[in-house]
Amino acid sequence: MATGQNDPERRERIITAALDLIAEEGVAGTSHRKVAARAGVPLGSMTYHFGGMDELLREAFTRFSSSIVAVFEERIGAATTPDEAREAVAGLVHHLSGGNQRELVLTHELYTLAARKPAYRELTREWMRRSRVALEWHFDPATARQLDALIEGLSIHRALETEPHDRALTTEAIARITRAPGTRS
Amino acid sequence: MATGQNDPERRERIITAALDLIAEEGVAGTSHRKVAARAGVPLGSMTYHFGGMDELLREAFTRFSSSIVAVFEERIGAATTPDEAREAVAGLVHHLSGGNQRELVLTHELYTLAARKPAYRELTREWMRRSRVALEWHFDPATARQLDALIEGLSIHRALETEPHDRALTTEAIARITRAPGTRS
DNA sequence: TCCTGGGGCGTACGATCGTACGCTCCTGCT
DNA sequence: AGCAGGAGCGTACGATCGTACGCCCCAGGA
Repeated sequence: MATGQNDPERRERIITAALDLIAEEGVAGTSHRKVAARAGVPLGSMTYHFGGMDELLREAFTRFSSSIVAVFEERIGAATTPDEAREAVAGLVHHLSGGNQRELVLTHELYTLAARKPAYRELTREWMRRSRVALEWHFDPATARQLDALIEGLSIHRALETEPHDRALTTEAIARITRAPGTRS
Repeated sequence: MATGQNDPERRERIITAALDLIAEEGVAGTSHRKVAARAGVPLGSMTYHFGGMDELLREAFTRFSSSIVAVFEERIGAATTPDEAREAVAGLVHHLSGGNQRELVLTHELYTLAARKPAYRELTREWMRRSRVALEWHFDPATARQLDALIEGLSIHRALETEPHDRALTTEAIARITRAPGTRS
């Protein structure tokens, strides 16, 4: 029993389509029908492959956050010294806040869901946890935590600004946070 | 002509109800009908007082961001020395990321809209601008900008974490960012 | 006192939504 | 070769949406 062959492909296509649609129209404007149309699958597939809208969203954002974290880990992992790590972090901030509207929008959509529903908060917590672990390859835990928050803030603000701050400011902020003489205030 | 008397009251009630509803169910789950029911006004009032859903949302978030900024300015303004300002900032971070789900959720909903539509980005830009101006009462512009981003990141991460970081970490991060010997990296 | 104009709202319409239900057809066993 | 059963999907239903339209009723001028 079971064709089972095009099953994974179908699911993948649906999830990809869902993410694209969310990026364009937001969670608010996403519906089974629109996702199905974009993915090129019949409407019936929606409720067949996913228990409901919520399950689809959760899977979509799981994939999204995983991919973002993967890039983060890769870039940070490529650094061999704290200074290279600082450079990598600056690069990430400018990458995340750069032209690509898609990742920015999806991130905020996820945060919005996370702010309200624990199931999505789990996703963001895992995301943050892995980011911090990656940063701990180069910095002490407290610094990693602070730096992680700084990256978040810099990315968001830079992306929303009409005149994004230049790289020098990013670099300086990173230097200040990571240039730690002691662990106490 | 025109009763015109209960007009302002009506509008206010509608906006308040809209914000409450958005905080609870998100922009996605907000509709004219639900807002009207919660505000205790007839459905017809919705399209009468507001050109459409979008206009209502814009007004609601305008009021929301103004009120947040006002609190920010008040707290920062009360400080008379850089050290007091640092304390005030720490207090704000812990206030924003504290128990009140409402402000957190509304902030993210706004950011999500801002990430996609320029009209809402205008709101967040003004918010950031005023925040930075307030911080410049105590710090130089570059530091203010970095500190503003740090506040953002710390608040978001603290709010989403299961075990929010303690105040010492917040204080230390603020100290590191504001403890600036030079302006260049 | 009567007329009039517009603020304010009740209601109805067309579109769109999520989801359940049952049919089809293919696969693999006997 | 024939049958059983489940994967996969077409479709229809009930709910809910945003918004347009037209009525009501009162303020203010003549």
